[in-house]
Amino acid sequence: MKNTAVAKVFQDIADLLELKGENVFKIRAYQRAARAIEHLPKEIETMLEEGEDLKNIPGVGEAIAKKTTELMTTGKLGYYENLKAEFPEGITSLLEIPGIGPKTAKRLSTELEIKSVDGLEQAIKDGQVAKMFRLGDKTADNILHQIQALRRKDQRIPIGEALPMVEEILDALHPLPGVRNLTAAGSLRRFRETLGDIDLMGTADNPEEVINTFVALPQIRGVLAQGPTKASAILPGGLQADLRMVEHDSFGSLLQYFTGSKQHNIGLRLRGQKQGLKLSEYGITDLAEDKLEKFPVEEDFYHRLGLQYIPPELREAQQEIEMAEQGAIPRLVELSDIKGDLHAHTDWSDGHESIEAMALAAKALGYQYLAITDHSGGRGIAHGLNEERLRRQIDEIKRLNQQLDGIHILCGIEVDIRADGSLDSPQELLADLDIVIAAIHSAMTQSEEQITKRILGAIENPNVDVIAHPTCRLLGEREPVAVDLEAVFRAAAKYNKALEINAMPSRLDLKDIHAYRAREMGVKLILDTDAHSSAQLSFMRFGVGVARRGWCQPQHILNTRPVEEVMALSR
DNA sequence: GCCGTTTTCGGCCCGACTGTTTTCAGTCG
Repeated sequence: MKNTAVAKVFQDIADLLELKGENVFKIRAYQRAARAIEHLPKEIETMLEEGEDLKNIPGVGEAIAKKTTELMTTGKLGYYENLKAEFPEGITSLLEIPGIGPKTAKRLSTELEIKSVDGLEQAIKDGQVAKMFRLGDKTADNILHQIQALRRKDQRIPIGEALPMVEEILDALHPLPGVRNLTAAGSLRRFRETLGDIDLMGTADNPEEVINTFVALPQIRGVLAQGPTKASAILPGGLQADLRMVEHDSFGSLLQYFTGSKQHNIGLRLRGQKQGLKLSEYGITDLAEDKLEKFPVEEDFYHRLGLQYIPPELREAQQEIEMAEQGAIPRLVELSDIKGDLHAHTDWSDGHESIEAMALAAKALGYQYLAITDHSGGRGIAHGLNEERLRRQIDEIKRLNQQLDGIHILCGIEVDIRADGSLDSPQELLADLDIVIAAIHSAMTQSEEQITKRILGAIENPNVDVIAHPTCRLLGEREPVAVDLEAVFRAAAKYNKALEINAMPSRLDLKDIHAYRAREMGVKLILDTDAHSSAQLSFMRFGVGVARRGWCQPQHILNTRPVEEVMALSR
């Protein structure tokens, strides 16, 4: 059983305990454990195999460790099954409606025998809900609106779609006179791969003017609420964006608060308590003196707590506070560290531009090198290069390298790992290239055993340097293939092969927790865009975001090194 | 149920809003 499934069980337990009216701290303990397990870089399966104590997971103690073990070994959890049996089926679905918490859900279920969202909708329309004690017309109406909004609402939006929209907005507001700070907060600032909504924050001499300009921007599809310092609007795609203009002298603590994550902030506040400090979005209160200290700058907020500054990407309650306490937050990789892109396509296969155009674009980004890695000849991939065409491409690249200054083009290929595990280009040909990237593009429904075997075979092949997009997922479109990543990481470390963090925003593959685990296991990583046009070379920043969330430093990323070192290491 | 610079018991983040009722419970971020 995978971590995501285990986390789901504990989250369900927390929901059911809420309905039951259990001790809130017990509920919180299950929620915390569920979150910790969901974001764990290492599979629990692996931990158990290695004899590691599950109690090492923060938030997991004696009882939850025991339950996890039962779940892993038997595939079932008696405690969970019993709990589920106590409630009518479907009652937890009511909790997904904003505005309905456990108390209301339980009352709806017992007093009106409502078992589903549809049932609730009917009950509201029949006027039954408004008649309940402590509820009323307004509450019933609100719930109905929330149900309808829930049905309309798209799923979480990939960061690749949201970030450009947000940047357009910020670019439009920045030039306004008197704007002093303006930035995204929330999960966008933490660089999560998908976003539920957008939080923007700023300070200005005339906040109302900024708000007015914001809601009047052409990309705003609708305005939900607007006041002198705050507005909520709808962006294309249904994404909600909140802009909050705040007092300048509290900007640091407010930005910190609204950046989250929630768990990170809870961790900080717990720590503050022990120091006799009360933390809130308005600043830090020394309880002994009952005096509020404000923070215009976020860094100072962390320093006041005796902590190193923690970059937003690390604020996910993954031991970052403990590390900051010890001054052990590493210098994370930055976009400016990247010296080249090692995965790009041209019009020789399914890309849209010439080798030269791509090379010049890479040079304009300040890169020293660009690897051209068009698809191999195999079936199913548009215009893959057979041996003869690849030889001609190599000649073309040699010619361009003589002609072009300031950018070195590497000859490469993205070779397909066929369903039977063989590579679809001859070995002698691969041996002549500067870089060989291998990837799966077909037979993605094979068993975990088969897929893993295919990838391990490629890793063991002496001509292969990199495995591209190892899980083949497409965000919101295609689930990752079934693959034993732990085995892949082990093999990559053993054979000194690199794994790709594919920066294309629809892929982000490896993802953050995979990058974390791979790095931990000593695997070399590469940040690649898989660009099919020169504009897509700028996707690199999404890969940098993933790498930072995986606590990667420059030395963990192969393409932060100059071309000579890349060539040496890839052999 | 978890956890420990207030350590094996007794705590557990903080503030705001809404709708209801008339002082606050429930919910959210």
